[in-house]
Amino acid sequence: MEPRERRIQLLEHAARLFGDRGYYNTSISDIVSSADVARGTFYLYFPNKRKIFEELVDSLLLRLTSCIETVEVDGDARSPKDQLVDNLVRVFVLLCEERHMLSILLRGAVGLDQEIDDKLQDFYREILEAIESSLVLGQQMRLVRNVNARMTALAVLGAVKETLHGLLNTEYSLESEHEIRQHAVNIIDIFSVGVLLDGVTIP
Amino acid sequence: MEPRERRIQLLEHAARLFGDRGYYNTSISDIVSSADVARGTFYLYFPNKRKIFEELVDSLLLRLTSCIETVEVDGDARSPKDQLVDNLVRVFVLLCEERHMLSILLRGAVGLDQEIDDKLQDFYREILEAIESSLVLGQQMRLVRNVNARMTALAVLGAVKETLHGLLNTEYSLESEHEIRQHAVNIIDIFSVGVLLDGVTIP
Amino acid sequence: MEPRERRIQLLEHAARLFGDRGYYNTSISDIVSSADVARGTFYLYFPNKRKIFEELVDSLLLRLTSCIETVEVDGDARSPKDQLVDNLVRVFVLLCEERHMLSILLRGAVGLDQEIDDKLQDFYREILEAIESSLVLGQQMRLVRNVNARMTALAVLGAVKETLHGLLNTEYSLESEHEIRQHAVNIIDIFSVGVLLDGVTIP
Amino acid sequence: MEPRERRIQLLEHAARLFGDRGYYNTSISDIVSSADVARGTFYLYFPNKRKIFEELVDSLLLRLTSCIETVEVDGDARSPKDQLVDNLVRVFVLLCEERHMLSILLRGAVGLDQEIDDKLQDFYREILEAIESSLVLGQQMRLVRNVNARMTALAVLGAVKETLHGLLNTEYSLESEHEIRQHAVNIIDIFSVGVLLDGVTIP
DNA sequence: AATGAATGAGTCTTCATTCAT
DNA sequence: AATGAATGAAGACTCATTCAT
Repeated sequence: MEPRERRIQLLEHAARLFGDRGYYNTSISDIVSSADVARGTFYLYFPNKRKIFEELVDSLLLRLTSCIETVEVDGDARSPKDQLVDNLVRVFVLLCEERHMLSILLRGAVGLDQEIDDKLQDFYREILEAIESSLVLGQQMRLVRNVNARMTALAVLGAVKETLHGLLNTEYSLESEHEIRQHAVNIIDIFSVGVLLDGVTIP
Repeated sequence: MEPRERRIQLLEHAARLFGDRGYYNTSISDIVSSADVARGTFYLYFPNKRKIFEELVDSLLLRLTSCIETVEVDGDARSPKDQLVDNLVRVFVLLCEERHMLSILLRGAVGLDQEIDDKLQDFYREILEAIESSLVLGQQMRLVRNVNARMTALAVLGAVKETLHGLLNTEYSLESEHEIRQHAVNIIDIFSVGVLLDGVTIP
Repeated sequence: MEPRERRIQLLEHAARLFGDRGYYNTSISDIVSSADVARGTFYLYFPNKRKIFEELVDSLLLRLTSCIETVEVDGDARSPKDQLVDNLVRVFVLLCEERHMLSILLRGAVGLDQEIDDKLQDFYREILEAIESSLVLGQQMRLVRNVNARMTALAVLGAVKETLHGLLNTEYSLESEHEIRQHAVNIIDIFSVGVLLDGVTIP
Repeated sequence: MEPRERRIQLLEHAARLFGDRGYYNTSISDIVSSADVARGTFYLYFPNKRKIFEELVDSLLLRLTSCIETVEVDGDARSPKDQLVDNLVRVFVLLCEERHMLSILLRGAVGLDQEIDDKLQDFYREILEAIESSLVLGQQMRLVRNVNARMTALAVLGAVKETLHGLLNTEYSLESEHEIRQHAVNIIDIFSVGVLLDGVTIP
């Protein structure tokens, strides 16, 4: 088999196993027997277990990052809300295809490897900062209420992560892009409008 | 040492180590040398590594559950919003004292042990169902907008988890109860009102 | 078994195996099955294979060094020649009891471990320097011919090593101390007088 | 490349690596990547790792043997001493060009391979026997003192080996044949005359 | 004549668990 | 109630060798 193919094959089998059983419950033996190659073959392509895991995480973060585009507030582009929805849809679509690595992405890699954990932390920090600065900008433009931007950013990120987890890991099987878009709209909607009917207030 | 004391001592050392390094990077050796007892002593109190971890998780879930009280909508009690805030404050206060187990609580125990992971899943499912049915009730009472209740419940849970993570694991050091209450109010506020100023809409 | 005893037992078995088969043809499996303990037991006493080998070499070099005493030329001590013989006898006696490590001592540990090889090199360098400076001193005292001291020191060391090898590793079984002393006298004699009869010269 | 050339190329790279790092720290990978050929190519020329090493040893022993000529005591040849020196010079010159294999030659191959070790042993035994019988002959001719011939042969061999080691492996860089001859003369001289000035005896 | 992907037996090392004292 | 020496199954990783192309 072509080296390129074999590499990809190993990555795919490893992703599924790491995603299903976690890093420590996946042995090199599991990976190679799943991919139906000899033990030594693994080491032709990856120097060790940690590295194949790292490569999976790196690759996912890279593709995720490239999914997310800065929202343009310029005149004739799509509306900011639509752009947000588009971003979220792209993320959802990508993760639908990469369900295996999802649990690692959502849960971090605490206790697995410091370096990898740091990468995930950095990734989330960047997202948080983007959300936070958008909120601050919105406040300056008198579009956003006077909420604690940092806290709200955390809330938004957490909401997205948990709905992702809920949608992708359980019964739902988001197959049509229409369904996916519907869910993205929902999330954005909750945060942009709030959950209460206009005029209603809890006393 | 009194058996009861020793048991507690071992649990405390284990909690700190599991929280800091994760389950798989904490060995029985680490626990007993941290607690300064002999290897064999550990097995007088716990049948195996899995069980001490399970006990820590069980105990935390138990205390967490007892923190959360059903919101009463009856006449003369505190306002529902205050009751929600009180719940959140109690959860925050408890987790401030149990920071060690926090990462396990927040990230689940995927890849550690199926049974323990199931417990966490059940715990979160119950919380989700409580939030969801509150939302549905609110909708029936015409207090809550026509949002997807399931999705919104996931969003709320995720927001709480992520802010907890952000608040407890990073720079912030929630020491005074006043500060803690402030953060709880913030979260509830975001979800009850939404982040946009009244009347403002993203086109 | 007492830790001290077990440690010694493992060292003895390892010494025999390393001596017989060499470092690379001796596996931890060989050592533990020879000592009839479990695999893990080895690692209670030594952190790895390299370390047990290093300890064996260190210990031998230490005992060898303590065998060798500086020759005193003061008046009423034993004659210098007798002192040299005594040194050699002590070395021979020690190595008779430690035949296993002899091949390692004689051949160096090239290709085994840089640090260990350096120790052996240092050991031999010290011996060489001692011999060389004795020769130079002898020349200053007009006792020793005008030979190249460095070369001669190398020749002496090599002669001792090779005779040791020949005597200890082959048919001969130097059992009585008398025999041992006889051989030591021979070597010293060869170098002190030269191999040729007085007055005879190869043309 | 011509098969003959390729073979030689592989042998040269292997010799350098074996000499520098030792047998066990030299992998087939090292050899083929040093020679810049494919893994499989190695096995077109040598059936296994052991064999290429054996061939290197065999070839060296062969060339060494052919360096050494029986000393003729007949009338009009060069003087016996000069013949000895010539032998030694030829050995030195050869080994200067083959420094890589020197450490293997000097240290034996204990723990590498029984068969190869036996070859080295045989080689040295032959040399020893030649020296020994020369000494015995010398004694019969009343040229050599009444020393233990076996012991003395060992001493001579060891002295030559150690000086070789000292001269070739360290600071000295025997480049001119004149220098080499000088050292050979030194060694022969030490043994033929002894290290002490005429008439001087250690009491 | 050469390639290099694949193999798998073998090695070191870890660690949860047991049990005699 | 406590100890800690011993166990051995299991895992990561290496490398000489094979073979289809």
